[in-house]
Amino acid sequence: MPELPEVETIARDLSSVLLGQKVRKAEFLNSSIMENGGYLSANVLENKRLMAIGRRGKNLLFYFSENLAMVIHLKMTGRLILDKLGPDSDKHLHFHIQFENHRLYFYDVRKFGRIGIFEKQALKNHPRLSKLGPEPFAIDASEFARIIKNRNKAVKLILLDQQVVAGIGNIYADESLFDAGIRPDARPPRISVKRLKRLHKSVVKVLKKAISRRGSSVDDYLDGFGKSGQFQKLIKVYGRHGEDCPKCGTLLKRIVLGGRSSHYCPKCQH
DNA sequence: GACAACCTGACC
DNA sequence: GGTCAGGTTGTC
Repeated sequence: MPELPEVETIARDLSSVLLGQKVRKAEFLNSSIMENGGYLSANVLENKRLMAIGRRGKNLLFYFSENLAMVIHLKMTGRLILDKLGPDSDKHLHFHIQFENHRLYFYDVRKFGRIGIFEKQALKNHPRLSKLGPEPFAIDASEFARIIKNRNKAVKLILLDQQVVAGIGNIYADESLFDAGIRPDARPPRISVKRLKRLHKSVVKVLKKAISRRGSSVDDYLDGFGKSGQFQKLIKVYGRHGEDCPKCGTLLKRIVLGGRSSHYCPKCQH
C-alpha cells in the first residue's frame, strides 16, 4: 500500500513521539511476518533505546541502542499505528512494541508486510535494502535521465523498479507521468533527455506535494496516528480510467504494464 | 517479458 | 462465481 510519501509520513509521525524512549516489551504475535533469514527475535529489543527512525525507499528503519536495527516493509496493507488499537480488529495485529510512554502496533490484513530485527552492520547485506537505487530527491535531473535513458522497457516499469530509483509505486508513477506528459508505455530510448529531465522534476514535485498532504488514503493507508492522508483528493489519473482528463476532458485510459494497472490521458501524454 | 505466489477483503 | 488492490520475488 504505502509508497515513499506514506512511509515518510509514518517515519516522521513515529519519530515525533518515540525517539529516546526505551523498549519495555516487543513481540511478534504472528511469526509469519518475520523476515526470512537469520534475523533476531523481538525480545532482543527489550531495554534498548530508540535512537532514530529513517526511511529508505519504502522501508522504515528503526535504530536502537547497542547497534540493533529493525527494518519494516508495509507492502500492500501494512499499518504502523501508535497507541490506539484498531481500526483493524485484533486478528490483524501481528507485532507490537511497548515503549515507556507509547505503544506501537503493526497490523496487516494481507500479511505481506515484513519485519526484520538484526545487528546494524547486517544492514549492508540486507537482500532488499542493499540493492535499492537512489532516493529520487538525492539525484538531479541529469543523473535521473542518465539512469533511465538506455533502459528499453516501458518507462512506468522503470519508475516502479526499486533498484533503479527507490520509493515510487503505482500511484505516484502514474501521477508523475501525467504531470510530465509522458505515456506510461513509452520507452526511454525514444524519449528526449529534455523530457526525461522534466519527468524527474514531476516525480519530485508529486512526491513532495504528497508528503505535504501526508500521503494518499485511497484504500487502506493510515498515518502513524491512525488518520487518513489527504493527497487522494489531488490525484489526477490513478484509478480514474473512464473519467474525463482534468486537463483536456479526454476519457482517461487504463492499460496493464507488468501486471499493474496504469492510468493515463491518451491526448496529454505521448 | 508474462505470470504466479504470498493473503484477505471489497465489490460486481 | 470472478475481478481487483498502494508490493516484491521467483519461475518459465
